[in-house]
Amino acid sequence: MASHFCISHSFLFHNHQSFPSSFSSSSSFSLHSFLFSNVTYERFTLLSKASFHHPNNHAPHQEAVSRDPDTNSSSLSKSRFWVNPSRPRAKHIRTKSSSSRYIYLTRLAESLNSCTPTAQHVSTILKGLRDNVSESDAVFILDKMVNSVTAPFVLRYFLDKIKPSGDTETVLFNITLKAFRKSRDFEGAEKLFDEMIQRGVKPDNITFSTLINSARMCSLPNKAVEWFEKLPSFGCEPDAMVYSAMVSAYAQTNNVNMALSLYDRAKAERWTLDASTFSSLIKMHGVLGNYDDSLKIFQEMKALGVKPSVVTYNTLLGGLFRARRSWQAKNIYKEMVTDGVLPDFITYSTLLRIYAAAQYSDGAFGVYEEMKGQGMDLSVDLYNRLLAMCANVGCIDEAVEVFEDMKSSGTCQPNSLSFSSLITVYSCNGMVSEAEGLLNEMVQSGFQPTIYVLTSLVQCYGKAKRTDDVVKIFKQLVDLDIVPDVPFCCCLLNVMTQTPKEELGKIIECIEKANKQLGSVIRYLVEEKEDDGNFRKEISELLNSVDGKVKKPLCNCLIDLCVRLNEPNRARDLLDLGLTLEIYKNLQSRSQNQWSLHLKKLSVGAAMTALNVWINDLSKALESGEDLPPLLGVNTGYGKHKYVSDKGLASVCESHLRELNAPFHEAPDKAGWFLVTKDAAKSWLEYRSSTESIADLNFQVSGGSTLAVQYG
DNA sequence: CTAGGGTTAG
Repeated sequence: MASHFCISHSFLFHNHQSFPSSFSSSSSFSLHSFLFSNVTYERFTLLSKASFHHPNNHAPHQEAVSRDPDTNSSSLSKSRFWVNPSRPRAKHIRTKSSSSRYIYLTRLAESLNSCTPTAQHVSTILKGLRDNVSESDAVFILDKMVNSVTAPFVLRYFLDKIKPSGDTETVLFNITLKAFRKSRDFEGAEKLFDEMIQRGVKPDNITFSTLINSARMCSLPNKAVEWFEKLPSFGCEPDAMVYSAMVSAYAQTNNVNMALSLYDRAKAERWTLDASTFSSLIKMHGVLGNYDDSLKIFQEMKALGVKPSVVTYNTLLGGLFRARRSWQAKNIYKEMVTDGVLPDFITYSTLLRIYAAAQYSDGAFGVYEEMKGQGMDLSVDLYNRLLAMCANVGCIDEAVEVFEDMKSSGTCQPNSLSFSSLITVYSCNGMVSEAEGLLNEMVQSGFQPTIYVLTSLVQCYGKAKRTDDVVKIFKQLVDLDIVPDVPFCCCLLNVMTQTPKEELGKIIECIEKANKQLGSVIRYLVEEKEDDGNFRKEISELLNSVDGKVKKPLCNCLIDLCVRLNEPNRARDLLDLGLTLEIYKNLQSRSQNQWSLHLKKLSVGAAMTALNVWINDLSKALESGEDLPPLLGVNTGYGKHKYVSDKGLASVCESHLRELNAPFHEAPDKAGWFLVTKDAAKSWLEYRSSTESIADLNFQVSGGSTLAVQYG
């Protein structure tokens, strides 16, 4: 079959799409310059103009191609020399007549793609070819078809005109199937297959791989499997190409066993799988949450000498995002750059999502600048992720800059979430007038305040000790028919820790309206009622009634309030209750070498309460003759959650330890850890119990655990 | 090279 084709035009039979990407992007060879240099290009331009300016512009295509400009020239198949266009000699061999024939056939295909899909219209256009129709002309035109409605008419015309051999019939049907793939018409492709069988034309592996890939591209991977299973019944034995398509199809359906068994077979038979097949496998493991398996495939791929593509790297990064393994992203990106693979929009946006989610602000802003530098437009979602990160880590100036960039981007405008995030930034920093100003702008832009915005404003006014404005916001919430949620209530509780005693009543009234159960608990606390045993029960019921995600923030707020009301024993009871209900887990741990206290994700009040409990437990251990391990440590985390308190948990903990004269020191190599050796701890604990000094919970509870609730 | 290859983030 191949010998029939004019090899000098083998490249012409392909559009750009069907070229391997490495080829079309490489500077050593350009199809475009090959086709459209000098004479060819001028001719093409003239033809385009002629058709464009034709007075009967209702059917310019038909007019432009109605006559074969090269009737006497040989058909494409007749010139029989092999030309490698990447070699300089190629350009001498191109002839004027073959170029114009190419252009003529191209324009014929174009008009076929846009004509009325009837046998009559199709044959009218194809009559321009006269009787001068070769198999290769048919192949060329069919290959250019993108319209799956017209393509079968074109096919039937050629079958009728050429009366080809059985093998050639298969070829022509296969090429026509590609038009269905291009227009994502899988049902049509199946119908064409039926027609093929009815005419007694034998399908081959190319038929099946085209069908399988069509099914995949139409998001019908199950259809791909179905056709793969049908293949033997048509007397075909699948080859490397079919297996390759099927590895991807099985991967797409998350059928790990089948995908991997075909993959193993490919390796055993030494079939070359390309980067995209590997990418499918990498993605399969990634979406199933098995990033390590993704990485294994990636390593195998490199070991087999297959060069990872941008898609491969993007897929890996996607897996990292899903698995929340932000710390590995930088290395993958580095490897990509070292490998000479150019990052694209998806690379950057995935990196940005990873970094923003991990609150790695330097990384996120770095990617942001890189994208801007490359002239890439960020989506609303990406801007919002940046803004949300700013709110979490406390970047004020950067947040304002991102917001302004967004407004002047010309491609997207801030939405409700964008406003909400920046209002949060202002509120957390007590920037009342800025927050109010932005709220106005938000409303003027047509967005209603959301519960998130109102929560932030409560926070903002609470910080500014403007109790009446807090109440005003609560009224607004009620007027907007928004149901107060637990984070909102937590925010009110948090405001209470900053409100002068004489004004507490105003906030409590809001809480009672927002959540009756919580209101009664708060009354209990504030009015310093004696615990008649119902208190613990009531709080248990409250904590059990709320959603799992907000149990800890609520418990944190309640403990903070106890501390603020100078009720350390109640704070302890609540911490104990939190442990019983498994709201707090593994606060203390003991290994042979080290005993530790883990304070991450606790509010300041809860953390200091837990610290005091731990110190007491250490004293008890000593008193009962237990031996201490070589090292004792407190882990506060190096939290970037700036708003958990003004100073951050680490520094509050540090100053509290200093007040207790506890000889802990910040670990130089482990951020967020305060350590003490056995001997130092021992002498301090012994001295402490001898003086019976009971540490005051004399520390400040301020800032907002609310934000940890909203975004934590 | 021959009529067969796409894939990637929320």
